[in-house]
Amino acid sequence: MTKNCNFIEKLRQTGLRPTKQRVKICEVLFNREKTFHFTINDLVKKISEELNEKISLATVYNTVHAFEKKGYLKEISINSDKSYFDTNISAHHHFYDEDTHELIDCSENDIDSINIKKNITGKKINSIEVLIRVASDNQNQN
Amino acid sequence: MTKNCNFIEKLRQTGLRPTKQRVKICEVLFNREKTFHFTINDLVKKISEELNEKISLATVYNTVHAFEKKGYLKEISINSDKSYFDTNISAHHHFYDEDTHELIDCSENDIDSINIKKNITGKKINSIEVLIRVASDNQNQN
DNA sequence: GTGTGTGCAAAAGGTTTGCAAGAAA
DNA sequence: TTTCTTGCAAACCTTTTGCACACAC
Repeated sequence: MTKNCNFIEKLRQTGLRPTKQRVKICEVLFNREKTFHFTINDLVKKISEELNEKISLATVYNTVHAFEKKGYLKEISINSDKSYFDTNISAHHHFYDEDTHELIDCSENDIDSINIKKNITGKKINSIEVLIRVASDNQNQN
Repeated sequence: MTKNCNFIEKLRQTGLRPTKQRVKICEVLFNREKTFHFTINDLVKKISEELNEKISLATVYNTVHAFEKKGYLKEISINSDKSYFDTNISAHHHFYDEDTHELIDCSENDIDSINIKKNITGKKINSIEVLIRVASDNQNQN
């Protein structure tokens, strides 16, 4: 478990003032064993459940965006009405469970390397994101 | 050029009443050489530009969703505040130009086949979507 | 003290919904 | 006539913004 003073250090190193709210959001996001995939709303709920506190919505948005800009978080490309974020910032992909709307990490090693034969003149590739949609195997849906 | 009577037939065959609005939306969407990537807003604009008419927003939403359900359109997974749709319903991928916010088709043949070594128990893969983010390559203008 | 961050409420987009009027079958 | 579709406005949700107050340095 990472201690809060580490979060304070981390924030300071990247030029973010270690305010009470930012440290608390760090706790919720990064004091976990597993990758955390979340929407802003999920995060607000976690904050209230795990810390029994309330941080204003605007601050949560601000903080998540600041963390994303500093590279603590990555946004995930799913077509959804809301934005999803990921505490796993390494290059990796996702399974999206269409039944439960859950995301599951898929490491780059689980996919044969992707070779793109087409290129767009004057443009360089920034990232390649793979989304694997899965659903229950024993059910007929139309 | 597909004739409108073909659209009427197509709609009827899939159980959608060929109303004036639906046929007009078919014209705008499917009377094109190239794949059309659009947001609802783009479509409303096209309707007013190309047909010089106005179809109510609610109807455009209804129609696009009905067409998607019937398989005339596919929704594209991009993390964005709006939904993107595609008239190309074949299995294919996309380049997303981060400078212009434009989508470019990437045929399955342009990518070596994707082999996923991990699987989720009890789930089958419905689709694999690849999004290649590109941006300007030039580093002049400093 | 200065500059940054927070919280609230209001505003801003995109999308959905309820319902009366209209069109298709 | 019955059923489905349209159009409008209001509602809804997520996200952003403006501004006064509070906090970090």
